[in-house]
Amino acid sequence: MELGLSLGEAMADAGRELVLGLGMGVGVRREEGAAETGRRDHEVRRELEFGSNRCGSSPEPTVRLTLLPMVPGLGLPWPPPSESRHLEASTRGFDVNRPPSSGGGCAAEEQDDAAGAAVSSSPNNSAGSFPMDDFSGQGHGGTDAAPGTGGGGGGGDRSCSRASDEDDGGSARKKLRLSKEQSAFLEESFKEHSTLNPKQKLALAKQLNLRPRQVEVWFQNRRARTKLKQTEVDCEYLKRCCETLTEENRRLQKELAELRALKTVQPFYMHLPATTLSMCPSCERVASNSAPAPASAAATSSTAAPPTAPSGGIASAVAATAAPDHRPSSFAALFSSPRGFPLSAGPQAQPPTSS
DNA sequence: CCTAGGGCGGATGTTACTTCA
DNA sequence: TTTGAAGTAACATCCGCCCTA
Repeated sequence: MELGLSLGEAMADAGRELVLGLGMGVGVRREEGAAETGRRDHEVRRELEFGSNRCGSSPEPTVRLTLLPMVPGLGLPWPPPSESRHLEASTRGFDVNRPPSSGGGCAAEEQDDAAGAAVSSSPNNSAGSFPMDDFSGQGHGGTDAAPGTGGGGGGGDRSCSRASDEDDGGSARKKLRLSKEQSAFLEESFKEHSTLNPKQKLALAKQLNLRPRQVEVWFQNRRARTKLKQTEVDCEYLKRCCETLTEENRRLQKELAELRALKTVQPFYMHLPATTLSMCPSCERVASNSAPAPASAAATSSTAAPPTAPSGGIASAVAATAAPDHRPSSFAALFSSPRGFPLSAGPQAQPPTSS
C-alpha cells in the first residue's frame, strides 16, 4: 500500500512529491519540475517561520526579524519598478570589500555592480568589512544590540572591526559576518522575495553596502537552509502520519477479525434489520440508511465505520452502525485538509488520532 | 584558562535549466 | 530548428568563527 501525499501548493513549489509508504518509513522523491521557471516569484509565501511553535527542535528564532533597525532610508529595496533604474544610479556607499579608494575609482565601482560581481567574488575579495556607518551607531563598538551572544562581543560587528585591517591579498578566504542589521534586513527582504531579480539584488546590495554577489549568496544559502529545515519538518510529520495510519490499519484489521468471528458464531446477526452503510465520496464519512442490504452490512461497517466498542456485542455494533460516528476516519482526517499538508501549522497540527 | 567538538553561516564550485541571439 | 553563451537556482561542500562542555 502506498499513499501518494499531495503536499499542497507549497510542496509543489518545492518541486517534490513525497511518497509515504505505510510502515516503511518515508521516502522522498524529488521531481525537479520543468515548469519551475515563472513560479519562483510566487514561492515567497512558503517561507516558514521556524519558531519554537513550529518545531521544537528548530532553534531558529523568529523574533530575529524584530531586530530590524530603524534605519532611515532603509526601505525594502524594491520600490515601484520605475525607481529601480534610478536606484542603480543612486548613491552608493563605498565598496566594503575593497579598500576605500580615492575618488578615481568611481567608474570601476559602478562596473562592479553590474558585471563586476564576478570579479570581486574571488576568495580574496570576500574579506568583507562592513563599516555600516549607515546603521544607527552600531558600527564598531561592543554596543551590540543583540543581548544573546555576550561572548560574541557584537555578532556582526565582528566583521566590521575585522576585515578592513586584515590582509586583502591573503589567499585564505576570509569569513565575514554580516551585521545583525544586515541580516535582519536580508531576512525581511527574504520574507518578501525568496528570490531576487537582478534589480532587487543590486538595490539590496547598495542599501546594505554589500556586493551583489554577497546578497545573492546569502539568498541562496537562506533558501537552502530553509528548505533543509522544511524537509526535516516534513519528514517528522510524515513519520507521524505513518505511525497513525499503521495504528489505524492495525485497529481495523483487528476489528474486522472480530466481526468475522462474530458473524460465524452468531449467524442470527445477519437476520437483523440491515443497515446499509455507504461512504460519502465527498466527505469520506460513513452514512447509513435503512435500505435492505443484507450480508454486506457487516463487512462494510467493519472497514468504513468501526464501532466504538467492537467487543460490545451485537447491540452495540448495530447501534454503532445505525448512528455512525461522523468523526472522519484518521485517514480522511489526515488528508481532508485543503492543503493536504499543514505546512504553515507544523507538526503541532497533528492529525487527530484514531483513539 | 585551555581545548576539542559541534553548529552556524558565508563562500565556492558544479550542475542543470532557461532565455536569447 | 539548432546551437552556444549568459544568467541563475539548486545543491554539495568547504571552512572560518563562535559557543559550550
